[in-house]
Amino acid sequence: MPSADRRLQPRRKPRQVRAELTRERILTAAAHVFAEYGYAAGTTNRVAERARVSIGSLYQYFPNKDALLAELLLRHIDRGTWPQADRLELTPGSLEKTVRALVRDAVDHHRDDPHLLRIMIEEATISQEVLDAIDRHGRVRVAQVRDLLARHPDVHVRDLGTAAELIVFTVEMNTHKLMAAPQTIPVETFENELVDMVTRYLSGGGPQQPADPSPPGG
Amino acid sequence: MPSADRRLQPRRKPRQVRAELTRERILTAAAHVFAEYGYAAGTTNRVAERARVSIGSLYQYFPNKDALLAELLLRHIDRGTWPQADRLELTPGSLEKTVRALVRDAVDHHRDDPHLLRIMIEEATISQEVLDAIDRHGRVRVAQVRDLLARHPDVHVRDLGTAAELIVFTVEMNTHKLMAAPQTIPVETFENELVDMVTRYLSGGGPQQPADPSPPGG
DNA sequence: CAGTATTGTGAACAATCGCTCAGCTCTCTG
DNA sequence: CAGAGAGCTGAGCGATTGTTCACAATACTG
Repeated sequence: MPSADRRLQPRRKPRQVRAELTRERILTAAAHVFAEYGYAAGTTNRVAERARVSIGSLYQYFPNKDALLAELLLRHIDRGTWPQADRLELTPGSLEKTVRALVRDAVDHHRDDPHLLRIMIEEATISQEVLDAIDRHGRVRVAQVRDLLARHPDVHVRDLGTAAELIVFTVEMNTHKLMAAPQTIPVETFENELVDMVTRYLSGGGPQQPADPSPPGG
Repeated sequence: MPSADRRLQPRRKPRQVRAELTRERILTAAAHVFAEYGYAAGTTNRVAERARVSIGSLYQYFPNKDALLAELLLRHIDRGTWPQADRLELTPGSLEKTVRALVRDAVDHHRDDPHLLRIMIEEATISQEVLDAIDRHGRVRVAQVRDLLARHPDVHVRDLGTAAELIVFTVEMNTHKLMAAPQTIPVETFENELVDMVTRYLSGGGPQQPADPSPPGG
């Protein structure tokens, strides 16, 4: 990257441990405040107050409000990206286990930020730099899943790319719903059904129908 | 409901057609402004400006900003709820058509409000009255789909309730994504894949597996 | 057409926002 | 312990927000 956005650079870099600690406290507070109030109502004063730091200190390490959000999102993204992709078994009959691992991974990824990521993306004016990072992250994730599907013997779908995009989004959204609001239905039941849906979808095309009597186009 | 929220009642009711028209213009403008700017940045002045009405007029018919959002959401909800549920054919082999009708219905329901509903629910502080209506709407929709699945001969799932909740949410979210952002993948392709996933899920349990060698509970 | 109720106007207010800056406290160095 | 620089404070600035209110414009009534 040739040049980072100037408006995301801090006034001064921390040189003592004390400062580094303050910076971290501010960031943690921002995560909580944004998650609780949303971005617009999550004011910088509230963030400073929660961090038990004066508003001036906040603006020593973050040039503006958007910079707080930018760093939070970038951290969240960098932490993800599915490190255990290689350790999954890709033997016949293991598809359900593989899918379940995908779902569990999504759960882990969502646990620390109940609303954050989603709210922020919808609400705030995010710098192009961060938007690109998010987009890149999504693409990488879809590509990973696509490769996984391609290597798995039980997967039979028309188009791997579309299938990967569909299930990544579906798993992510359902997981988000699962984590955000306590449901009437038990979590395990819902997870089982989600796993079933994806598994049946991916393996369902196996014995291909020889002819389609009436194509759905209309 | 014994008593509506006082803070959602207008100052005065319109008695001339002129006033009714103004009220409608304000509401339409609010829908567009909120959808474009989000709730926080969609200021009342912007709404009044777009409606070609002074800010004072706005506050004659809506006691505050939240009342605008409340009425928009309630209208959106009352308009929905799937009127064509009875006209679907429930003969063997028609499951894909039924699912596709579900998806198409979701598309229609989302067409007029590109972001509105989703953004609003996440962002704003919504009165309990409106939250209840939204909740009620979701429950009705899930119940309708559950009944539909129950009556369809090709549907074989463990739990109809969970399945209905899962597919309603999944279809709704994927449709929203489909409408909101122009994809790299063609819309038809994505729709076909979504229909396939749900169809295979619902019919996949048909020839029940006699025994499950390793239950997934962990 | 005069009189009255209804509707529409927009400058201005109080509250709150993101953010600054002059000056304080703390830590490091010798 | 004294000087210097790094870290921290918080009252307050300008801008913007949701909202009000005194008044003008318009529509109904007799």
